[in-house]
Amino acid sequence: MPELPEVEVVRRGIDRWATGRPIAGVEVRYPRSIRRSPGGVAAIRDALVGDSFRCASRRGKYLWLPLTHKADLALVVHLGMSGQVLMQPRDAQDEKHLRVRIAFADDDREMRFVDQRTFGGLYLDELRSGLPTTIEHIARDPLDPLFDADATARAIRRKDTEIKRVLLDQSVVSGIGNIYADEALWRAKLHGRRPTGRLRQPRVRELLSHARDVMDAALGEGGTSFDSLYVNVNGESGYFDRSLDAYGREGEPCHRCGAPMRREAFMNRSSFRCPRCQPTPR
DNA sequence: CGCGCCTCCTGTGTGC
DNA sequence: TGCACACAGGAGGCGC
Repeated sequence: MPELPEVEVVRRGIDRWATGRPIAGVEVRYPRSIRRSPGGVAAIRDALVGDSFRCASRRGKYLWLPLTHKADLALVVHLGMSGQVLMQPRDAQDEKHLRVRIAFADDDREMRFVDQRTFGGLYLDELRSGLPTTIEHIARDPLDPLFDADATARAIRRKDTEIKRVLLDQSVVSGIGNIYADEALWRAKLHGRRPTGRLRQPRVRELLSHARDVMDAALGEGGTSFDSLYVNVNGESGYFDRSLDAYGREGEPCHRCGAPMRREAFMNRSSFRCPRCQPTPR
């Protein structure tokens, strides 16, 4: 489940291997994967073929690849639940869930978008002040140099809801998904259902620091290599088993106090917490 | 207006 | 053995 660290690894891979190369062709194997792209595959082809990706940018879980010559256009990439971007030799066998293929004129490895559950996709978008118009509502993420922790903490406290909901609200702070939300809450010793308005500003700042730290640590471990299978949908990536303190640890001892970790339904998904370190709010 | 639930999607695991 | 169903969850959309 790609959250910020996984997406950043993909960004670096694209930046390293796919930018500056003349694009020769686009093949869409599964139209649903470009459903958000105005004009469909024809418009993508018109824009991309003959141009090149200038760089790979990211905000939260969104990637975008601005074009070199059409400077106001970018290809936006969202991995959704199960998306992968792979650089593969042209003659490598198609992946089972290969959705889109982008070939380069220099003929050295093509870029493939592979996505089992098809929540992700690729689409063309216009840039406004360097940002795709469709992600203007996405807030800066905690690893962004311009991330304003004070302002974000204030925005969080203004919300009339529970703390985990806000951590997952990409318009308040981006890049955090279910896994890193649980990890940050565990580090901060906070229950996800704590009402935001009842948390003091320094507590919220602390929580945001933990979110940044845990994502930074995951990024440091880097997942596996970019050119083979990066994150498989079964969660078998490099760092998963090693460094998680909360997510997926139902029944296992809390790494801090030893109490058996609990799993609870929350927002139609699972939340994991320590019943002793993160007690239920009254 | 803002909060929160529903839905989309498919492979895997589990229980009967 | 095979079927049915729960589960994984990012995020847009919509109802209240």
